[in-house]
Amino acid sequence: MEARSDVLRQGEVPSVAHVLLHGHTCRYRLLSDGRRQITAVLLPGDMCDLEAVMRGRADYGVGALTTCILGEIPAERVADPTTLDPEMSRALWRRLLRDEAISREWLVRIGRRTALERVAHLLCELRVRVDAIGLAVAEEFDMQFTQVEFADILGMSTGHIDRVLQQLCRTGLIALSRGVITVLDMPTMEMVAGFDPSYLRAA
Amino acid sequence: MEARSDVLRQGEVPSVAHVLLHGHTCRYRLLSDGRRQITAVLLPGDMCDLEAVMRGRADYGVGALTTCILGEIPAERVADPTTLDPEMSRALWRRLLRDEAISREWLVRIGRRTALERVAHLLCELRVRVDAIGLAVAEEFDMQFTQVEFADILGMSTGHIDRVLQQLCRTGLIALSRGVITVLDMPTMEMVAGFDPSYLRAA
DNA sequence: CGTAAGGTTGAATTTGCTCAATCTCGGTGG
DNA sequence: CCACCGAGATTGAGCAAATTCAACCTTACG
Repeated sequence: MEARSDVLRQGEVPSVAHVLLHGHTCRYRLLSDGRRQITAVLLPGDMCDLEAVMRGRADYGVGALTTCILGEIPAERVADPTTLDPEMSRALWRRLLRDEAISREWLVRIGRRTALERVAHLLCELRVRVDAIGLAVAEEFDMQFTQVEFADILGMSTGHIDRVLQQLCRTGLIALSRGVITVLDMPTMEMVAGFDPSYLRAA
Repeated sequence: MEARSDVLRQGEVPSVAHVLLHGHTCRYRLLSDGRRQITAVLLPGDMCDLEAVMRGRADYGVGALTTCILGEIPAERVADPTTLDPEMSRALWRRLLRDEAISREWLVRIGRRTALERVAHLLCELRVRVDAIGLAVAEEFDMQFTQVEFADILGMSTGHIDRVLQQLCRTGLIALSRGVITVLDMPTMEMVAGFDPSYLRAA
C-alpha cells in the first residue's frame, strides 16, 4: 500500500478488516470544508478499521502515512464477536479497550493541554508504543510525519507545530533532521508532557 | 446518588459496573494540576464504567452531574466477555462501539471545530441522544450543566462558554433561563454545528 | 435576610492562527 | 555537473480567538 493512499474511505461499507503489518496508518475524520482531524495513529500489529467493520459502516477514513503492508480479514469473520473463537474474542476486546483508552487520552491532550505539552505528550506516547513492539532504535524513532499530519493529530496549525518543535529543539529535548525526530531526553520530555503511560498498557 | 459525587474515582479498581438508570453522569480525567477534561456524558441506559471494569482499573473517574439512580452489576459478571450470554455480549459490544464513535466525534469537535460550532454540536448531540431515549420534552431538554461542566466537556474556559451561549441566545437559536437551555431552532443549530447524527446510531 | 454557588462582564494579555514569502533538499533531466 | 522543480519546512507580521482574573450580579435556599 502506497504512502498517502486510503486504506478505507470515510463513509464506505468495509468488506474486510485490515491488520497493519508494516508501516504506519491513521484514522481520520474529514469535515465538509476540508478540515481534518486524525483520531488515531496505528502501528504494526494494530487493527485499522475493526470498529467500522463491526458497525457495518465507516464513519472515519483510514489513510496510509507511509508505505505499508496490510493483512486482510474477511468482514464475516469478525463482524459478529459472539461467533468467534474465545481466545480471538478476548484479543479483540483487549484491542478495542486499549484503543478506547488511547482515544480518551487524546481527548484530554487536545482539550486540556497546552501546545507544548501536546507535542511532547504525543512524542512520549509514540515512543512508548513503538518501543512496545520492538521498533525503537535507541532514542531515535522513525516517525516520518509531515507537519500537516502533526497538526491534524494535535488540533493545531502547521505553523504553530513548527514553532513548538523548534522550541523543543532549542531546549535540547529533541533533535530534528529532515523530519526524523530524535528524542534526546525522555525523562524531561515526560515531565514537560505530564505523561503517564499507564493508559497504554495492554489490558 | 448525590449530584456532584463520584461514582468511581480515577485510579480505583472497580468492583461493580454501573448502569445509569436515571440522571446524568460523566466520565472525566484529571491532570495533576487540577485541569479536568470530561470525556463522556452518560444518559439513562448507558454503562458508566464498563471499560474500567474490563480493564481492571479506572484511568478515568465517573461523576454524577445530577442526582441519579444507578444499577450495579458485579464485576465478575462482565469482566470476561467470552463467558457472557451471546445476546448480552452483542449488546455490550454495540455499546462499546457506540461509545467509541461518540468519543471519536468529540475528538473532532475539540480538535477542529470553532468555539461556536463546538457548543452547537454538543447541544445537537445531546438533543438527539435525549430524544432517542424518549426524555425530550418538545424542544426543551433539561441539561442542567454548569458552565464549568460545559467548559470541561468542550475544552474551553467558562468565560468563553458564557460568551458563546450569549451569542447563540442573541441569534435566537437557544433560550436561556436559569441553566435550562431550550433549543429554539434545531435545523439552524445543526447547520451552525455542521452536525451529522450518523455517528450516534445504535449499531 | 444572609450566604453560597454559579453566572456575567470587561480589560489586559496570551496563545495560536493566517497567509504569503522564503528556504531546503532530494530528485530529475539536460 | 548543474539548473530546475516540487514537497515540505520555516519565518514573520498582523490578526483573531480564547484565557485569565477580578469584580460584580443573580438566584436558590436555609
